[in-house]
Amino acid sequence: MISSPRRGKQLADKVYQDIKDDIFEFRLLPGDRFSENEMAQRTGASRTPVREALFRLEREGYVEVSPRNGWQVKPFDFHYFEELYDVRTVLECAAVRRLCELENLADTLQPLMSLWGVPEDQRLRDISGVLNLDENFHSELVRTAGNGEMTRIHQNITERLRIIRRLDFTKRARIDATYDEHHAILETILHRRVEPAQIMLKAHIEASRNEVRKITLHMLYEARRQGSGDTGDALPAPASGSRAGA
Amino acid sequence: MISSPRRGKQLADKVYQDIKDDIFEFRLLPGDRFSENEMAQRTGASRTPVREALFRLEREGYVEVSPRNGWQVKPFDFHYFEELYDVRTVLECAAVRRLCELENLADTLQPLMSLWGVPEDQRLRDISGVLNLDENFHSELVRTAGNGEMTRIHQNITERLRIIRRLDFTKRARIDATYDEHHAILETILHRRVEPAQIMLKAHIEASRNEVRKITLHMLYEARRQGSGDTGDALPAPASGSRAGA
DNA sequence: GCATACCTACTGGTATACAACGAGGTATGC
DNA sequence: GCATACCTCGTTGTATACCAGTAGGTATGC
Repeated sequence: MISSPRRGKQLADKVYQDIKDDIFEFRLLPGDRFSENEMAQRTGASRTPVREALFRLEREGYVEVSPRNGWQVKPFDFHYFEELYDVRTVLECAAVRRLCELENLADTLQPLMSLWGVPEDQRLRDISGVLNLDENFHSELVRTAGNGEMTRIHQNITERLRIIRRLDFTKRARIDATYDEHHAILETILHRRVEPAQIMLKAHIEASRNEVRKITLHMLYEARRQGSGDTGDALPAPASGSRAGA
Repeated sequence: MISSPRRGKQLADKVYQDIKDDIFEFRLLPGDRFSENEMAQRTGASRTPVREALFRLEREGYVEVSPRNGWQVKPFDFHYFEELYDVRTVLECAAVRRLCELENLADTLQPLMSLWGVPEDQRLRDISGVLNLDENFHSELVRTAGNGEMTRIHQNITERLRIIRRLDFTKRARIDATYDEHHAILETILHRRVEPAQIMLKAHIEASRNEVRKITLHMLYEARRQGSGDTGDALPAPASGSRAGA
């Protein structure tokens, strides 16, 4: 939308995006530690914009700082992801309710319907493409409900969950299921059947959550092994029995 | 909990709180413009921690920056507040549902019950005190439900709504109503009657929202008149019919 | 060999200096 | 009188210099 009006903060924004990408692409692994100077060199900027970027990332839950002891990428906290999934479910169910109460429901839902109602042979088979599409489905569901603030919060949660969802979606089994379930949910909303739609949505999210539950640990160790591997305290040691907490 | 471990960012934190207080206490009015240097002088710090504080406030929705043109306190946007109220309702209703499904419900709710179940003659009459208490009721309701992330989001929304709720609560009529309604809601939750409790909670929030709807504009102009009054573009002109958007 | 105390190197926190850009006033041409 | 071009000043954006505190290695005493 807005393109030219805001030119400021070019560097800080770029650094922010760079670091975020590094995290999402597992060039920076959960638990990795780094200093501001290090990151400044890495990005070619000075400490000032780097710090600004890091503070933003900190507030968004991706990194954390120990006052005089450096920064680190936040280690995976599965309990935390579970909570995020719960909040996501709550928000999307609320969106479904609001959608079912809309006047011009059919028109509003038309774009989504045409996307997910395609016949089987026209479905997208690309895995990461479907991941994007799936994210888009849920985001649009909420956005269409019309509450801007709710949309913003949901978007934020989606982003935070993206990093683990990237570890999933290797098996295409869920691709067809995703199409089917999305389509069914939309149909049910179209018939203004609030509770059935909510139940289906919950089950759909639950399925995705379960996939993630199964796969994350294994994939993460994989990603670690392929990474630089110079950090020793990134995660609770892999089954070495030296977990500190319970 | 943690007290000594994190000593850093003392200044930035202080400045953040100072500015936030200024906004909440209407020493800085919605629409007021200021520069970083100005704020640095005002707080006695240098620009660096001031900027950090301002960025935090920006992300939280209290101020906004025009790239090379200074900062301003975000003007009131009542549509935005409406949206926040909606999200708040969604979250609290979800919390009620989760509470009703808790095992040791009676124990969990005990603290809240003893607070709001007091006989009439022991009720707090102090107006701003009740505002705090009311906020606390809703926060605790969500917190008790057990989802940390949901609690954090709700807390953030509560804070953002606080600034307009401060303009309300001048009439004590709602004080008794608040006590009565809170107590009734808790009782209903205790009996695990999900939907009735949610309906009551919605109505309760709606009442508060309606109070705020009636009173804000008048009170805000009042606050403005008492303030410095050196800004001309703080608000949509009072009924001059020059609203830009629809 | 071990514990302890010191010391160094590096960390983030803060202040300041410099650069680039924009808004708004002012002068100028008509 | 009015429009336009320019120029100045103030703004944020960025880089750098300085400060304070901590962790961890090292040397020393036992």
